[in-house]
Amino acid sequence: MDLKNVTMKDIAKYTGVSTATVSRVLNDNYPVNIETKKKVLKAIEELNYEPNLVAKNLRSRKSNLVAIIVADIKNPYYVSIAKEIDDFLFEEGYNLITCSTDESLEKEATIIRLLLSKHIDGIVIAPSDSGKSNLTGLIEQQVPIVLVDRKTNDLSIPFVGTSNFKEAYNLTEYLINKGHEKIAVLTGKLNTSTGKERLEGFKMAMANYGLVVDETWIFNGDFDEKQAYEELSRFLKSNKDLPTALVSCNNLMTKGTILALNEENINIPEDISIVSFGAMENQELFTTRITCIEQDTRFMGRKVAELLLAQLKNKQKLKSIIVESTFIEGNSVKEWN
Amino acid sequence: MDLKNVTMKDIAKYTGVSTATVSRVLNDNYPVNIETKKKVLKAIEELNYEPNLVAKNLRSRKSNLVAIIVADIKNPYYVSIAKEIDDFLFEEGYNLITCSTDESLEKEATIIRLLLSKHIDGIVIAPSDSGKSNLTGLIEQQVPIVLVDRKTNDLSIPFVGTSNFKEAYNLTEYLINKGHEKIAVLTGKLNTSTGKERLEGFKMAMANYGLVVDETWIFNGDFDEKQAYEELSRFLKSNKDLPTALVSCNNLMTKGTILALNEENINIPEDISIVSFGAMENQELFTTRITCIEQDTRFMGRKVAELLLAQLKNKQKLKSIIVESTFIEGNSVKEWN
DNA sequence: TATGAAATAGAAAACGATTACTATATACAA
DNA sequence: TTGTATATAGTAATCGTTTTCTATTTCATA
Repeated sequence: MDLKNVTMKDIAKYTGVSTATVSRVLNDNYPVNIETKKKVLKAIEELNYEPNLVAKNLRSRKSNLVAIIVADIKNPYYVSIAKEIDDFLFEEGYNLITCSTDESLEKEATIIRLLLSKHIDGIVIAPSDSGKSNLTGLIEQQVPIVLVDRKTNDLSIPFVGTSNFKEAYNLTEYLINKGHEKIAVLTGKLNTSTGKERLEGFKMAMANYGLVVDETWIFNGDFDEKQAYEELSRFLKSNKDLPTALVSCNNLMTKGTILALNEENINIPEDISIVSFGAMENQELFTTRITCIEQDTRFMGRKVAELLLAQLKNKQKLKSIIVESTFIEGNSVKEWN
Repeated sequence: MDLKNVTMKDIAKYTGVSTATVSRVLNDNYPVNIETKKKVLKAIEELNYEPNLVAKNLRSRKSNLVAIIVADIKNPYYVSIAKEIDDFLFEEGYNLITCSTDESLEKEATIIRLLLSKHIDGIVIAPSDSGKSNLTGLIEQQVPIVLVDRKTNDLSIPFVGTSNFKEAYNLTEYLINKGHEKIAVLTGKLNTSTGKERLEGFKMAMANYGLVVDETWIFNGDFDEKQAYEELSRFLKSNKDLPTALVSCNNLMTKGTILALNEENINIPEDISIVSFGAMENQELFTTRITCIEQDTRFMGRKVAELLLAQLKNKQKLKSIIVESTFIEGNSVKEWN
């Protein structure tokens, strides 16, 4: 039809009513004569009117925009969570913006500042650092927040995540029960709750079974595939005395680990056993299926959306949720005697 | 600081100038006395002013929002493209909204209508149907569009994609060169350009080598893992006469294929050879590494962003781009004599 | 010294919706 | 008949910017 956008003013002029009346017909929040209403609706149909949400948002001080901020939105783990949130919120008229921080606190701050300017209605975030928080601005502006995967020290913010300590403990215990004693760990970023808690779970399991943790077998992988690969490669090239098993603290690092081991012709599980916190994409088709903890990302996403919607609609904070994970046994662990 | 947002009016009052002047300082598009400028900037700093982008957008009729609409944003292929676009556009002050249509034309229409209401600045789309187009509204409103992966019949819209015909031809020829004659094909959605062209490439290769295409060996997988799995399972359960090779027309369907074959204890490549249009996540770690065409998604994403930015900034349509793919040889094809 | 251009800045009108006021007409109860 | 509640609808303010006018001052040039 028209190149120019049809506005309420056009509808008002066309039907001979005021824009107020048009607005009332549209929002159905005020009595309007049935005949008038019909006339207006007909005009809306005929002129093909579509509301300008930007104007609406300015007036109502909302944006119908929600953002999810994670380290790397390409990680299938976050992709799946984000998709679920998106599906859920789309029904409620929200759009989801996905943002990656690449684990940089500064980039996180920049993103949040931009989102605040856009009058973002809500934020889902896995913070880059559990301590130094970029969330104060959001909290001041009373923007609803839901923490996903990673917590901050501020416990008043609703959170959806995994029992990192427990699951890491279990993974380690599984290795111990298979007879392993010389166990290494590939840690995530230790300034995140997940990184810290998983390492603690590992250490606690070792301690409870009276096993010593060799400090040189604590590898720092920063939750990153490349970093994990390099850290491990360096170790393998300069050490002949290997641990018999390794706990990797996330899916990306597990990939890096496998690649590093493959390159050095070290076989899983013959030469070294591997367990992973977090599943890998298509892992059921791998030559070596890694024994792992798999998180129910779709359920997590749904819960995140619920916690966010509760705040968005009823200004009501629901309680945090710890989602149960599944233990998946592959063929990456050898019985050791 | 304040709970309420600081606006230009506050800055104006604080410094004793008009909002017009504040705006001019901020946008640096009009001469302002150096002292006044300093004063204003100081006030902005002190009061911690952040512009309200919603208001700005209303006035300027833009949103700094760009959307990518694909069938399924969980598909790593699209994830990777989207991430690249996002990175690129973020630098320019745009945010990316990701939308999945689940291959539904109606959902696509709904999404586009919503995005138009939000005054979306640009759209990247892999249309659900190459014929019946939901793009007319966007074109009328002169919203910049870039087609990615899939084309429409309207050739005036910039496009970034793969040479589907050629690559499908090559994949098929590869099988033929390995001695295969009884070759099946698992097609994508035939109302998309990619679905159609890949099938045509397959057929042309068969024809050029004088091979007959058995109609019952053309499986319709709709680009969907589950659909492909079911289609193939049904066939396998009721047929003992198998083709010696199969061409799968996308990564998701290849996964479905492998699962169906695994379930029936049909081995790749011993019992049947497989080639795939599109790579699978972590495929280098598979027991059977599928021989495939891998698309350079990062390069594609970058090109898409460039084509979009050219329209966004200079109102200039650049030429469509066909991105070269890589042939990756796995161990999923058996030599046949 | 006159004059036109450039520098400088405020008032007010947009952008397109919502909503607080205000006003009238109608219906119903007392 | 009067009073009051409700239905109905327009006017104008508002959300927070940008930008068009309009107006003054300053300055270089003829």
